[in-house]
Amino acid sequence: MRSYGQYCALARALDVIGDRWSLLIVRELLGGGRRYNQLLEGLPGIATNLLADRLRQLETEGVLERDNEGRYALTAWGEGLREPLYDLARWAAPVVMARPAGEDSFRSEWLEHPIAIIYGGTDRRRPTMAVEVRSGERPMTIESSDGDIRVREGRHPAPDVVLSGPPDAILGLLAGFLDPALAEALGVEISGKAGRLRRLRPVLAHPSRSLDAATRAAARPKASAPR
Amino acid sequence: MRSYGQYCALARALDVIGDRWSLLIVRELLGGGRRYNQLLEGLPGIATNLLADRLRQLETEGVLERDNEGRYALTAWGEGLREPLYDLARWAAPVVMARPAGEDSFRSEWLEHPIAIIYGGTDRRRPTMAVEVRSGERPMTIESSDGDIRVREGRHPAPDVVLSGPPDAILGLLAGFLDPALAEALGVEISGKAGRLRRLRPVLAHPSRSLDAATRAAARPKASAPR
DNA sequence: CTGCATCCGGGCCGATACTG
DNA sequence: CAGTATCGGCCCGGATGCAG
Repeated sequence: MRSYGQYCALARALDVIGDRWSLLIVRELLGGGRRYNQLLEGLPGIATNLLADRLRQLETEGVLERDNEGRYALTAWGEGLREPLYDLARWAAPVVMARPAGEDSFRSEWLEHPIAIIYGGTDRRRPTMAVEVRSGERPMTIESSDGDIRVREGRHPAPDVVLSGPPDAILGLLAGFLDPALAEALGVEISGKAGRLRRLRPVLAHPSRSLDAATRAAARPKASAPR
Repeated sequence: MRSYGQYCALARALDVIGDRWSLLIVRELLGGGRRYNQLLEGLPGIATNLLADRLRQLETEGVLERDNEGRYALTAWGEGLREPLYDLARWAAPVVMARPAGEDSFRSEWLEHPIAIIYGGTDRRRPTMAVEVRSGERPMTIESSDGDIRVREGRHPAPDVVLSGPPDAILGLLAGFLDPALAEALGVEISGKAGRLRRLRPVLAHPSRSLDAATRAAARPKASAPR
């Protein structure tokens, strides 16, 4: 990308990570080092030459590097983008995530980030429990223990709750914006006791938006629900 | 811009503010409502049609609106971008602001943001004082009172210190990365007691970078100093 | 003077094909 | 598996025109 040519930290930051796709590449790498084809998989819509271009540029700028196995990984500086990106997501989410997912693509690995935002921090009042989520290609497991909540790939042998269906309704349910009945109306299949989800104490970013989110989501035609 | 088509808060945030120039328009509006031509002035290099396009898009997305006098101003949601943008700038600054300003453009109003970052928060130990800065078109005044530091346009009747010269060296001095002698070697004219600047207690983002910043800045040819 | 619209050359983007 | 090559089209940047 052409430089803005401004002596301003924001403009120069955008000279580094302002290109189309650059920040989404960083998002993919927040989960650890990835191979080229893994990145292609996690970035639906990107052209192969663009991915190669961006990787080269981000490497020369010092945001990422290739590890000894040829995989792409964030440098310490690149890892520092996590909080700015989460802040951007937190800013946008109340407005843009309330819109239905529609035809937008979804990768199950992306669950990690909204879950980290919804259940940020340690809260000892959280019970130990496991929730299995099936949305996207692979099953994912959300585990709560010692007040912390983590996400990992794969199934769980004895989950307390299993959720499957469209990602927007599942996230609405987990975030506490949708109650179980409404989530089911939007295509989520729930097995186990959905009521226990509340005890994970989601951090409600903007409670005033919850009604808005619910009504907008409800306006979505039910036909497009499961995927 | 074409949508990424991903159900991900970051991707959808970038659908809203990921276009070239969009975030810099937001930066300009963080200082309050601005007229079209003021924006053109604060965004050196932007084409008029692009400014018009971006303003329209950001307005329909709900990031900004036109006030009753026809000026462009951030909505409450748009104002929420301040912290994410400051975080991005804080992330980039230790690396990219250490590079000399060179031919990059600089507007004196931009001082507001780095000063807010350098002197973030209230610190009662700060003395009441005023620093006049002359870099860019207009003189700016930095005032410290009651532990807070603010920037405003215009001169000061009796400043404790006056700094004029290239913006990179002035900011390096204010941030505490350069001592007065080195700043003068880089083209800064100092009148008043530069030693008092330390008492404003800049928040050093990355002390480990300070040497790096000094040495890199020193590598700049002295010819390009004043502007 | 403000606030754009139009036109045009060049570069970036997106999709597909292809190669070591 | 990990990219490179190619090409149409759209976006960007700069200049200019013009209506209120």
